[in-house]
Amino acid sequence: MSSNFQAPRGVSEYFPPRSATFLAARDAFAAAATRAGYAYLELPVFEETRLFARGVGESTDVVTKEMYTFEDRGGRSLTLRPEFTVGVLRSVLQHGLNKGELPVKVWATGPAFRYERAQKGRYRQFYQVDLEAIGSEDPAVDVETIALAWDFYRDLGLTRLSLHLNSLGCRECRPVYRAALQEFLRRLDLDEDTRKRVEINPLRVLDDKRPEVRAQLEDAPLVTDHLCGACKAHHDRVRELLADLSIPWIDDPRLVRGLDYYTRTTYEFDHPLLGAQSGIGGGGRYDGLSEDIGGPPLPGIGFGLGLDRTVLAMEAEEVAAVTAPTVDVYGVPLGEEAERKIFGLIAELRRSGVAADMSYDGKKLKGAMRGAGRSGAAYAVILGERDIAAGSAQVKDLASGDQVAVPLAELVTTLKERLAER
RNA sequence: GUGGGUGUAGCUCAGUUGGCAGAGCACCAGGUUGUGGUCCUGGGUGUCGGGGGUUCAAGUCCCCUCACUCACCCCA
Repeated sequence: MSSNFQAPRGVSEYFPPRSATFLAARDAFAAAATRAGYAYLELPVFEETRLFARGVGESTDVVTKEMYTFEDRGGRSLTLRPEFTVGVLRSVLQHGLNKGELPVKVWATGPAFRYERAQKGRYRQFYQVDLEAIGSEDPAVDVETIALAWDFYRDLGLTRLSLHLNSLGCRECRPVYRAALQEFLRRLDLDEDTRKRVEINPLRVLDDKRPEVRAQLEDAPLVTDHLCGACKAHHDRVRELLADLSIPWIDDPRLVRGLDYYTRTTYEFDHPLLGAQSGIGGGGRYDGLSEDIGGPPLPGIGFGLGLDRTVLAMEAEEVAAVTAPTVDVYGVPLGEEAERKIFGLIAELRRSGVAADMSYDGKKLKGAMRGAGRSGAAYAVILGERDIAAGSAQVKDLASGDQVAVPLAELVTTLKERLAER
């Protein structure tokens, strides 16, 4: 037992070698977003509690029982973000980014927090990348976001994803559907919690996984049969454009998402090897959200992708490139004077762009050489008293075992030349 | 919040009807006073999750507790 302290319950954390996979995924996303013209946003991890209550929706589980809410010393009620979209929109509105060219295209990343019981792929502190296009109603923008996520996953080597697609309608047609669905659901044999949900948020009942509930839902009315003309046209266009990009999808009229703000296009990426938490990422359109939080009418679409689940999927598909940091040159000093010289040499190599490391703590040659082998270096630079006296160092090719003496003054250039030739 | 499973070395895990805490990998040291990755030799690095109980004796049996984990719920 190294310490009596443990991480708080239910959090995910990454340390070597898995942390390399996490970083690779996040870096890949940054590149993909940047390539598509999305700018980076660094946001606070907490916001006013009311923002999430209004934005995410008072009736959602996220708001009613999963938020990390606390009071600061000034008596303000603050909440650790349970998701990104609402905070992104708040920031865009606050700083007037929507006053310029539309859509505003931004992305963000970091931890989010929900107080839930942890299980595979679900943690109290979890990590997302988030991307939003705010200020456009064009279905092409919907598809741009989907394609970006899809290509991101594919670039990581994931091949077993499925894309589920639905439309939840708009302010015009959703209430009509909602009423029809409610009427249907009220006639079913359901437990008390679910009956309550029928009244508060009937769409979510469609998502129930319990077989006894599922069986009763077979003849439930579907959103897609109740879309108004505009929503239907939008939805059809999204599907046409997806087909143009050769992105396969599954029409899933039962796909509803847990956050109240979604309108029209909603989608989810599922991975079959993740266990119960198979949703690896999801998003959709939120054309009324800006007004919900007191802003101007401003449509938007975006997604959040779970980095924890992305890492799990990469591991499950065995595409997690777990690479320990490796260097090109490793310094092996023998004695104090040599350590000082090698220390300077390694710093100089790094400054000139060569990845380099060295042995510390006065290790004996054998131990230091072991370090050289583990470091993955192509060359070891060995310096002892005899070498210092001769004004040179031993440069050993660790793959072939060949070793030559190189004058100290020529070390950096010689090493750079040799590395360039490889 | 509700169920099930599991807690023994850094990791993966053995440990019989209760009888001196183990293996593999990893790590460290030596074989080699200045040469790694192979090989040989040696080293256990431990609050058996914690507390209480039964017993001559508890990793093992009983009670409580904590943690982890999977699932429900919910979602990333």
